[in-house]
Amino acid sequence: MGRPTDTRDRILATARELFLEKGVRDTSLQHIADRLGITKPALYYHFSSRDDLLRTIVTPMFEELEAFLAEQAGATAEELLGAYFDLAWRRRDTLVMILSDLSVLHELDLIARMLAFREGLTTILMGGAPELGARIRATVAVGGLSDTVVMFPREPYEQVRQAAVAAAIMALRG
Amino acid sequence: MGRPTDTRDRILATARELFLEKGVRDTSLQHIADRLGITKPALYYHFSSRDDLLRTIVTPMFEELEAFLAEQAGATAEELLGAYFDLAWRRRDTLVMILSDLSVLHELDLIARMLAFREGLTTILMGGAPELGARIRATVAVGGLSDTVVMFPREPYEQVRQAAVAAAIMALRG
DNA sequence: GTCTATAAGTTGATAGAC
DNA sequence: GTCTATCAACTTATAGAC
Repeated sequence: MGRPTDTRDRILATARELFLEKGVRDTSLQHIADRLGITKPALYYHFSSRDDLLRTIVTPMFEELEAFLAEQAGATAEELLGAYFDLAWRRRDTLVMILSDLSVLHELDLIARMLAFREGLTTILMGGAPELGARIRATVAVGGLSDTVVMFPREPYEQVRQAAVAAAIMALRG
Repeated sequence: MGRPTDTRDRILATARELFLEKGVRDTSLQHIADRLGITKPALYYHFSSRDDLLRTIVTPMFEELEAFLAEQAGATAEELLGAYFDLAWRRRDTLVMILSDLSVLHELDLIARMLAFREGLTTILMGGAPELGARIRATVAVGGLSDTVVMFPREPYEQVRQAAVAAAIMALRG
């Protein structure tokens, strides 16, 4: 891993910036180096590969999602959806990065982890192993919630949260 | 444009296949040619560029979406969401292709067209120019509906449709 | 219509000097 | 820690023979 250098942090910040602006796949190490005013090999001193850099940026959200699942075992649907909205809102930059190009997940072998989270959330939301109808309603609720975070990132947090969580809860009831 | 050749159709079928299997960005003309047992230059006889090929596959869905919007001007929310689900379900291969890699839209300059459709649908759904809360509820409904089509493409149409549309309608009411 | 051969560019990554 | 120089692999695309 290695201690956080100054340069290392600047690389991470610039990478996040470009991944968000132009998309992960359309951002090469060359672009990142150019914007930083350094050269490509300098990047390799701080990160062992492009994968390593990307993983460093993306994985914290997954760790947070999994910790979140572990905590909320006994919560109501309303508390659960509210807490999920808050996490998604806080990590919305990463969420946009991923939802704008889901093949990033495949590139980093993170698909199973994402599906496991979704399934875990659904299971807690509906209780036990739900039948198809319940899983579909949960998909509308969770998928819809995520979409609002991506579509209204500049609108006031309170307003988005109130309307989005209310809609998700209604969808869940079907 | 040109009349549909036999080879041209086989190229389109194989391209659709690979775009869906491996993703649009991870499918090169080489891959398509290899699976078809022809060479890359042969592709260029039938399509003027990779863009042309991709566009030929993707744009029919947009034309259908826009025709759909024009027809449903006076429909109820329930009819509208049901008809949208049917269209998305019928075109789910294209929808998966696009939602798996939204940068495809950017590549083909189709983002504005997609947003215009979403806005048009929202406007009809809510009537007039809706305030933020209503737009958020419509986003949960339409985004959630789209997600179910992507997540449950092999489940029975009737069951998915019934549960998904019901959930979307509830979300819309908020 | 389809081929061989090739151009011209980009990418991630490494060797080795300073 | 950062540089110059370079590599091998891949991409879209074209010229020209058959």
